[in-house]
Amino acid sequence: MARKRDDDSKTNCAVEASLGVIGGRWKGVVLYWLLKGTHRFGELRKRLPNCSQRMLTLQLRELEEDGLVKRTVYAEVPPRVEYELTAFGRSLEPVLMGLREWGEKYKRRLQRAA
Amino acid sequence: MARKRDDDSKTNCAVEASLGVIGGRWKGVVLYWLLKGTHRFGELRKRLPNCSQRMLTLQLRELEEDGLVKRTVYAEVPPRVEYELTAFGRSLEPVLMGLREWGEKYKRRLQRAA
DNA sequence: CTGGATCCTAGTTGATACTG
DNA sequence: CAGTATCAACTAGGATCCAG
Repeated sequence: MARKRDDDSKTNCAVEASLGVIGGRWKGVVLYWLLKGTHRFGELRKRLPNCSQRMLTLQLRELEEDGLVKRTVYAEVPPRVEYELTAFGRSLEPVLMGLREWGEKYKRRLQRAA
Repeated sequence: MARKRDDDSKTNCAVEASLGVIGGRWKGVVLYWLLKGTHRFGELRKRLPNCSQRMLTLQLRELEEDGLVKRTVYAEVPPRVEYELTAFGRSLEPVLMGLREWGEKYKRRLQRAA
């Protein structure tokens, strides 16, 4: 989804604001894994095999901008970069869990239909 | 956001599945209003002034396909079409409320930052 | 009134190659 | 390892016109 902050900020529906933040193609999953603990960039790549490196970088940068994720660069060789949730990011936990539960329901429904 | 059902169904993360369904640019808001009751097409248009007629139609069709929304056409002149949530659609209520609450928090945060 | 069909553009994404 | 740069391709979305 495109980020259209102007539109989002103009709207009076907070649901839209939330989806603007976590609605990106891969953000939900990234947040979901980070909820389980700190991850290095390469670890996240393994978690999201269908997400290109470029996209993962972009999505992480946006999450960082929104204050949900903290990025820590270690001055080592080879380089190491770790991502973790901020306190604000962790405040999304109940929402993400709700999404996950409903997603399970949805998937079960799809199976019955098939 | 683009709909990539194949990817979504392949993933084992249910969060992604949920966002695939409600993550569309306008779906969250549409669902939010339908939660408050049945709406005619024109009423929804007024609720979403920034959403073009075409987009609203497309998003409603997808929600209908996903079994969240029921579309009722009345054989009248002028035509009348009403949209309402299905039982399955209403099962999203707690999730949407969670999104709304978090969105409020996020917006307050933005204000403090500014 | 509620859309469907078509055309068109801007923005998004993937593939690939390169770098500190 | 963890990115950035660049280019090509795709697609979402707007505008407009038509129809039951």
